[in-house]
Amino acid sequence: MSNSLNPAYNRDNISMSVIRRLPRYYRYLNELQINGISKISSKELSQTMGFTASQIRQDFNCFGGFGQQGYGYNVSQLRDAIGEILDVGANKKCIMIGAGNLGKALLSINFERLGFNLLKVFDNDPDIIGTEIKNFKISSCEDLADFCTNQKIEMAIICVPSSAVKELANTLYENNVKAFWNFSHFDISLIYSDVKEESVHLNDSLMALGFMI
Amino acid sequence: MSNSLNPAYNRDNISMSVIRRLPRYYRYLNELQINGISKISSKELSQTMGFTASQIRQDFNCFGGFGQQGYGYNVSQLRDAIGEILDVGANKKCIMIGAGNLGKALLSINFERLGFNLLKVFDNDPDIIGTEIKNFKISSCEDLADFCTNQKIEMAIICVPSSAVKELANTLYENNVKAFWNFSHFDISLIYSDVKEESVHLNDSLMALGFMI
DNA sequence: TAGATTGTTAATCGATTAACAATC
DNA sequence: TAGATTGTTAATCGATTAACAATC
Repeated sequence: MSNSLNPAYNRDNISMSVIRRLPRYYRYLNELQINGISKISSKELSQTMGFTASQIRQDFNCFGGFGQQGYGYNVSQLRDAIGEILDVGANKKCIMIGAGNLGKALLSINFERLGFNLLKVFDNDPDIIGTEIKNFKISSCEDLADFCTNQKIEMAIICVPSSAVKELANTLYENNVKAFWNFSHFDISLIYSDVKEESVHLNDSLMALGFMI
Repeated sequence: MSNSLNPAYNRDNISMSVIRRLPRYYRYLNELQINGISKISSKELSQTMGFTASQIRQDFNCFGGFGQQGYGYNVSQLRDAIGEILDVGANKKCIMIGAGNLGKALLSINFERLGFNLLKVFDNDPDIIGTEIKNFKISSCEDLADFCTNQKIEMAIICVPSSAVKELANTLYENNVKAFWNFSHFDISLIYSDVKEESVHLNDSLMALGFMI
């Protein structure tokens, strides 16, 4: 059995449910590798992660045969394969708009490791423009359009108030930015149907917890 | 048709899929109310929100008959009903642990409006303890256990590194905190099966976007 | 009454789990 | 060879969509 990506595998027919589990697998496998564990079975993994062994095998089989019957999965091989699927080496060019508290907090993320290359941070507050945060000199939003076009920016991190997002999304879209990590409540994909959008709704998350309690 | 909560409605048999949509309904209905719109049909709502009208009616019917045939839904009545379901008036006592960049950013959230009462913020960095952020004087983690027990804290917001969460969760659990808004990757519910946990995995979210691009 | 839209049941679709033959 | 564990198919479960009778 080869331990390479299944040639029949097609990004388009992988369900969102599976995709959302991939980063989690990647994280756990990384951890295992760091701890020097070279082999793991779906059963062992299920106990650590809280998924069923069956689901784990199903998930891995969307992509190809990484396992070996009677043995299990080779940790580093599997980790690398999932990393490849998630495109963590892609270094996709991105920018951040909004350098308020949330934007600042997100600058602690190790973007490189997750497949992104954060090039610039923008804000429209004159008091913030020009200041430096985590090695980023904050730029004015006036320069946004040109920068996106010239640098061929692929993704934008939106950390501005919802009320400002409609206009902002328009500028970005016209300058060919079609992917968004969106922390506002304004739904960009409802207006531009061909964008990739991942929204983080912190308020919604907290309210869901409120319900559960 | 009464416009009250369905007496047969039971929190326990509402699926997670529905629960996760509730805050979103609440938000949109709030918006409509603010804009002075008093009536809306499932069809109109479906166009604004991007859900199907059928799903919207199914969802609302988990809880009771808020609508009126041939007319639609009364916006403010529906908003209030969903708010009640989400328990936004509960003012549940909570604390935050970790006053780093992320913790600071989260202090901008209007907790009251979402059903929570944030009482105190803790950290274990001597340089931070005693300083003031957004009207919160940061307390030492040494006081954590007593505070939780004395104040009957219901929920904790975890903004510390994953490596510190195991011990922290233990302290909290032993002092009867059984709900967590967890920004770390350490899975508390895997250890204490009776806790309510809502995890926000920012890295996973970003990686999922990486896949989609 | 006619038109509109809900509430609700039935049909479809998709995701998870179970089972087991293949095979290392 | 015997034991273990995958890869994969079939069964189950749950969520979404469609349809329409009830009714305002």
